Amino acid sequence: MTMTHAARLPAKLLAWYDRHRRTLPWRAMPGKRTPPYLVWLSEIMLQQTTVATVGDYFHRFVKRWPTVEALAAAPLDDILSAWAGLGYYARARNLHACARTVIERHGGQFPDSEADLLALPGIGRYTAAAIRAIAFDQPASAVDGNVERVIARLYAIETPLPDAKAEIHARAAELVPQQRAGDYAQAMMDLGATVCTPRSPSCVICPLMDGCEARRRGIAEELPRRAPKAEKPTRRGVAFVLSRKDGAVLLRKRPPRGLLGGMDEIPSSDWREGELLMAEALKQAPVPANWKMLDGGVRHTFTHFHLELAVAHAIATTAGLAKLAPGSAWCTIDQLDERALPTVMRKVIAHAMSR
DNA sequence: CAGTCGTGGGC
DNA sequence: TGCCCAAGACT
Repeated sequence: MTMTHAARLPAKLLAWYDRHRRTLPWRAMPGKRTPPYLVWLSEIMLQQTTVATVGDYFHRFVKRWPTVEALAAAPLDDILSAWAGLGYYARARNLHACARTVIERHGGQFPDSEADLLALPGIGRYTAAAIRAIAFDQPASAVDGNVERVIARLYAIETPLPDAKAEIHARAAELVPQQRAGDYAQAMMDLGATVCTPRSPSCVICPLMDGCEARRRGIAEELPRRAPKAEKPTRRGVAFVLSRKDGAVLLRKRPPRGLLGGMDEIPSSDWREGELLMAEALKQAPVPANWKMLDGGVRHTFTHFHLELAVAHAIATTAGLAKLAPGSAWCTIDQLDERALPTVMRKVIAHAMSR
């Protein structure tokens, strides 16, 4: 790409944005800024998550917790249950911790410096830059997956990710304009989300087509290249659905960190690679009962492994009731919606209910 | 620093 | 159907 194109690129992109700007729940009217609290909340939710998925969660959170003060005052359990289904639950834990830190350390006002933002839990390089640009209109370079793709194509960077990150970030930073930095950041992401898409990019309608080296070479759709990913192993286990006569099921709380940390779950055996050893798994039932295996099972894929859960079911007896472990509790059917149940556990419950 | 950490939609 | 990947952060 020539210097001439690079110099004109921000103006072209902003002109395109003014014509094609999308209305999003967290996006202010043209010329207005979204309050830092809403920028932060939306950016945390949008980490590795699509706009369509985030929408309803964002509305529910803002309605229930309109300010960072309100969010900071909420119990973590309430935030986890409201986050249930959105995934990456460390985000919800960090959201809670960050809100409390903003109250305690910054008097309830979000900081606008890179160092102060990076010191907050859940805010990394991208999110700090996005908050500075969108909430404070500072010329910070916010590079997410969309922007990586746009830049890799503009400059035809053929080095596979993640090795190309340094070069991409350097190129991206050079382009950030001093004026309308917030609009520019959102325009770059919008362009990546709607025009410069991973597959079948719409180069013919792209406002940056004249300056795009990948398009000139005919390799836009091949970029960015990525290093091959490791194969996902499969883990297997048995989930134990214990029902009471009124239909309530037994739930327990997972450990506070790690996979599905702090969330509720249907008790289960260990999830181990290799064949399911049924005799071993059944020893890990939460209570002694007349466990019966249900037909079929539940399959679920996490970021780095597949999970296959067989499902055992039993009706609780008075004897069993006396032996509940601490951290376990009954949950009636109508209360399930309010619990911090991750999707995989909702699948298990649905499977048991359908049998 | 490579591994960990969810889920849903698109193709 | 299985694989891709999405407005990444943390350890």
